Amino acid sequence: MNKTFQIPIPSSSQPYNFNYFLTHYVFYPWVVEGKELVRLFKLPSGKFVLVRVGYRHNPQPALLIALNELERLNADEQLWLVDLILWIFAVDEPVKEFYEVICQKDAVLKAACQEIYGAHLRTDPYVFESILGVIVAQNVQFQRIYTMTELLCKRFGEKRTIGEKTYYTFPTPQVIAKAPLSEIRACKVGYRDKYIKGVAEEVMKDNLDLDGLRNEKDPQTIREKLMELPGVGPYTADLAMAIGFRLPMFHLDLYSREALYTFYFHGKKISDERLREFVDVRWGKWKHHVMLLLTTNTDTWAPSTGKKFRLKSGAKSP
DNA sequence: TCCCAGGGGCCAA
DNA sequence: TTGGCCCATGGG
Repeated sequence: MNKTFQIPIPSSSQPYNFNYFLTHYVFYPWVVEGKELVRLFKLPSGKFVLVRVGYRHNPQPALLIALNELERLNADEQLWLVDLILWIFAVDEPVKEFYEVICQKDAVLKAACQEIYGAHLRTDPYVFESILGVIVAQNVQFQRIYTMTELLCKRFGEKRTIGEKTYYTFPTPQVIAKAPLSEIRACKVGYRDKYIKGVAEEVMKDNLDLDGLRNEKDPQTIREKLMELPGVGPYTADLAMAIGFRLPMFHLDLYSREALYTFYFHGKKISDERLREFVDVRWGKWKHHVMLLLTTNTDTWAPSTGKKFRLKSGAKSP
C-alpha cells in the first residue's frame, strides 16, 4: 500500500529550505536516500510504516509525504502520521519576517544564514528520542553522535527489511530499560550508558508519559520534570524542549556560549545569566532561530564576518 | 602521547 | 550555593 500526500508550504512559512533538512543534523533512524528523508515508524497500534519525505518547489512549494504501509492503515492513522510529519518538518512555522527582515539588519546573522537560508527547526517525533539524542551529545564533538544514535537504533530499534534495505525504529524506553548496561555501552556512548538506561528506567518505573508532557502549558514545569531524569541538566532540558516540544528555548553550551562571546561580546566571557538576558531582549520570539544560525556551520561562515571560530561544527551529516 | 570535546553528578567547603 | 574532579571515547 503506497500513498502520497502533497502538502503545500504556506507562504508565511517560506522561505522553506528542505535541502537544509537533507544535509544537516540527520540522525538515525532517519536516513537520506537521494532527495528524500526516510524513516520507519511503528504506530501505537503496532503497524509499521516506512515514510519518505521529499520536497517539490514548482509550481508551488510542497512537502511530499509517501507512506509505504507494511500493514494497511486506517484513515485516522494516516492523518495522524501526516500531521506528525508536518510538525516534524515545521511546515507551519512562519519564518518570513525572520529571514527577510531580522537577518538582513544584523551583519552576523546575514552571514550565518547565507548557506542555510530558509532553514526551519526540525522536531523529533518522540520526546524520549530527543532526550537520548541530547544526552549522547554531551561532552563530545557533534560529529560523534551520528555514530552513537545509529548504533543505538540498530541494536535496540525494531527493524523491517524493504527491498534490499533494512530500516529501524527509534528504541523505546521498554527495550532500553531492560537492556544490559554493557550492551548500551557497546554503542560507543561511554559513561552516558547509565544516563540512557536511567532515563528509560524512570519512564517505565513511574509510567511517565513524556510525549504527553507536550500538553503542559508551563515551560518551567516541563523543564523541571525533565531535569528530574538522570543525566538531564539545564543543557539537555533546554535542547530537548526545543527539538522535542517545539518550544522557543535555547541551550547554552560550550559552542553556543563561544558563538555569543565571539560575535557579540568581542570574545569576552559573559555570565550565563547575562547571555540569556541578552538573547531574550535582542531577539525575543526569534531567539531559537537565531541560536540555530549561530551554532550551525559557524566555523564555515565566521571568516566572512572577519572572525575566526575555534570550534568545529558537526551540523552537517556525514 | 596528550588534550579536549556542543555536560552532569557528586562531594567538599 | 559553588568549584573542582571524574566520567568513556575518538579525533586532532
